[in-house]
Amino acid sequence: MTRVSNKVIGRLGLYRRLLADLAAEGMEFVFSHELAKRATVTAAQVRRDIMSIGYVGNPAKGYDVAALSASIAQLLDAPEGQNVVLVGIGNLGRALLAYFSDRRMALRIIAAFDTDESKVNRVLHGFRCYHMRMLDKIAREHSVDVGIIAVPAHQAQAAAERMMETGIRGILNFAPTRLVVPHGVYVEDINMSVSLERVAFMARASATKAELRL
Amino acid sequence: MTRVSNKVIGRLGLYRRLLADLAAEGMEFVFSHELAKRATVTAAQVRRDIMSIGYVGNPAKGYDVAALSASIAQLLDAPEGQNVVLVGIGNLGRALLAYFSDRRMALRIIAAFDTDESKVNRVLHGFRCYHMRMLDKIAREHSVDVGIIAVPAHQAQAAAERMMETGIRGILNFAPTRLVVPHGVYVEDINMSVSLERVAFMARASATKAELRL
DNA sequence: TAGATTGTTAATCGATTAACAATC
DNA sequence: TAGATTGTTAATCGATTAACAATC
Repeated sequence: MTRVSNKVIGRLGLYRRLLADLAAEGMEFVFSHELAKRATVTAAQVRRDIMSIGYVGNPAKGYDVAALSASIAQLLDAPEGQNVVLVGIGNLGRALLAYFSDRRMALRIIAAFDTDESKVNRVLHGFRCYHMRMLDKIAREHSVDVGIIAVPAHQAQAAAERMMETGIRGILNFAPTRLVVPHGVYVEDINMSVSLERVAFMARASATKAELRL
Repeated sequence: MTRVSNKVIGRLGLYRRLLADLAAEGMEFVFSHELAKRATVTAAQVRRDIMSIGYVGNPAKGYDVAALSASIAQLLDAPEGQNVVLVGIGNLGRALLAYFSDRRMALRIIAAFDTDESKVNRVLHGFRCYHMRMLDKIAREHSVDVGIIAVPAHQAQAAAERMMETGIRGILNFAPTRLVVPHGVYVEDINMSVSLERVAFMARASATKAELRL
């Protein structure tokens, strides 16, 4: 396994999407600067990222779109696919189900969970909704190792612990709170309030001609 | 204006939330390591961030919760407040309206917009919904300088351009596409698919004992 | 071949870490 | 005072940038 940081992983995921677009346009080869422009990174960054996964390009043609895409997929995607559960069927949880329903990814959300009886035992955007008490059974049955948390902040830690009990090792956390997890469990936070605040600050800083760091 | 990076701004926003929690618990002073533990950063990082905004602590007591909170607010919040618009009243847009409706922030969403006639001219989660053709008029009336994009990828660039025409300088972009913007406009992307992929990879890497970089 | 791009190596830059003096 | 923490400075680490040789 190549030693690549989570930042590199994110950029590779981005490149793959761009490559898919290029393939759809019928393009067979692409240069690093073309990819860089669409990804808003430097061409050197693109080359370094690609080199880090051991793929090599052709100085005359650039990178083979299909082959590079396959090479990235080999690193990013589990051969057998990976299963995901979502906890929290509120406004955000339902939106996430819709968002992930029409993406063709190697990741499959297999079910959604909530503690609210009125929200469970139905199908939303094609996903079955269960009560939290079913989480352990269903997650183990499907060897789930990724969980999405979309519950209020005060319920997030409990949700994370229920997930980890089932063997989940990766959590995408939308709750505005930091989760306490043991070593070996990876948590990525999406704190939309903090992001919005940051954008607001930078917009203001831009207006007042302060230093911008993009 | 202190020269602080967007990463520092994000962490300061996080500290402020934690400080609000501490204040609610009746705590008057806090040490850097206590704040660090709750924010999942190092104590040195917390001290550096706080120093960067010119606030000073007390070696015996730590940092004054209320005073530090006020100091952060002075940097992050515009004295007159800042107005925000949201474009895209789909599943995600509606969830975002709900998400931001119950936050007490210095940022106010003043309205939501969409090009779909069937989605406009109503009130959702307390926010008025208008057709996109009203964006310019309403955004200018309220001196909006922050926009949230929650439309499909192929409509995102157009939405961004409509926003920038009204004078918006900061965009929080949920569409999985890179926006082309002139210098001086700050864009922050929240690409949930890329985030989920990254979590999935790290979960798998963790399982196979590969290097983790948290 | 000429020219642009690729992969590689060295130099620079920034941020984090460590060590230490100052403070209550 | 003693002890823990703060603010400051120096050292380390990593990542980005720049320069250059290799390739088609």
